[in-house]
Amino acid sequence: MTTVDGRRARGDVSRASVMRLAVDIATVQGLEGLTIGTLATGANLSKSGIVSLFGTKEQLQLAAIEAARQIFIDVVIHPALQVAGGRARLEALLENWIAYSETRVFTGGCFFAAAAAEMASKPGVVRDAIAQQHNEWDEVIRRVITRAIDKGELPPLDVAQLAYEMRSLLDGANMDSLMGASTAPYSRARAGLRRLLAVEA
Amino acid sequence: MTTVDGRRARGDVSRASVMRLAVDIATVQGLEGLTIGTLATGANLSKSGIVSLFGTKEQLQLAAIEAARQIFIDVVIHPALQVAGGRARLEALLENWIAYSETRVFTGGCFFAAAAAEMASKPGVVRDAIAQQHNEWDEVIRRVITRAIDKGELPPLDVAQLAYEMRSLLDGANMDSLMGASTAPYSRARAGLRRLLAVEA
DNA sequence: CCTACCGATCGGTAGG
DNA sequence: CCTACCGATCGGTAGG
Repeated sequence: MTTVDGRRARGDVSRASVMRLAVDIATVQGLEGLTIGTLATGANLSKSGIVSLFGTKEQLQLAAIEAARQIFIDVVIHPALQVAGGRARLEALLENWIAYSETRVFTGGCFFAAAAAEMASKPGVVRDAIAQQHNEWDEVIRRVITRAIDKGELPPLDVAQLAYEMRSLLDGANMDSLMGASTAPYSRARAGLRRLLAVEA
Repeated sequence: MTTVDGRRARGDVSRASVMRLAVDIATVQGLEGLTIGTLATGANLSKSGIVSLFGTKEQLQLAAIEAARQIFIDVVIHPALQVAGGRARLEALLENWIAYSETRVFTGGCFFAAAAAEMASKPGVVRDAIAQQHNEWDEVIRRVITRAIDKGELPPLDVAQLAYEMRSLLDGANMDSLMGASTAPYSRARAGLRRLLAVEA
């Protein structure tokens, strides 16, 4: 709060509520389809109102990525960190991700899967931000796997390989579900992950 | 050839060469980013020239999907069908897919992975066409797996489950490669697929 | 936060 | 296949 008349405070409130809408638009229409005009209409603001809140479209896209990241951390990662480190935490993390996709926390499924596919071949700071989230998510899984190995609850396997296979099964179920409008993919994801974890320590 | 003066013939030639450009633009910029104007500029045609060749943007997008499908069939599926049905054909199909992604047959990696993620939540005929390709690819894999089981070269496992896991590993490697600009993901895909196939008949 | 406005690009159409 | 043109929308800016 840097001003006394509340202008900054009102701006922050606006930002937060408009941002949630922006993230949902981006998951459905893409980060490029998140236009200043459609966001303004959806938020009952003028275009210049959106610009004054977020700056350029690129800054709006970066803000949407950061907002999606916070929601992902709250919904998937933080609850898993309440579980004791080891195999149990890994199972919680994977199950939280499945629920995050299946319950459509974002209307269009996983925000990051959609954004990564969209921006993969479009160089720039937005692509770099998405690539960083992609990498951070891989790091989180690898760290949780490593902890399970260290505790002797998983055998000393190839951590990067297992993390890749787990992320692939999760993303595959997300996409199959979006394409087929069925929940069967999530059962398959659980079965596939169970088999990956069915190794004696 | 329905005319004698060659107008239809020239149209077909133009269509084919412009179409290859359209598919590449779509893989990088997305099917929405495939605009009549950018395609016209890239093909050294006027916008109305593109319209006269393909009709509406939606028809252009559908034509691009069909062109990508033909290339995918030529590069991935047909060569595998030259291999004797069974485990060997399955291995060829998977390896062809990895090469298709790794050698960047399309500039932005797998056309269908990009298009599926982009159109997943945008109802319409374009999304339906992509969903159909998604489903057809799954059917191809399932059929090849089934053949291997029938020949006794794979145990009688859950075909849909295995097809899902294989597609997930392939798509996961495609995305990891696009995000990280490394070839390591393809080695991981091969390792994961090898393990899926390491079951006694 | 607003209205009013800017040049560029969008998906086309008219007419040839 | 072309030029010329259409209304709509794009990402903003000016000024308040």
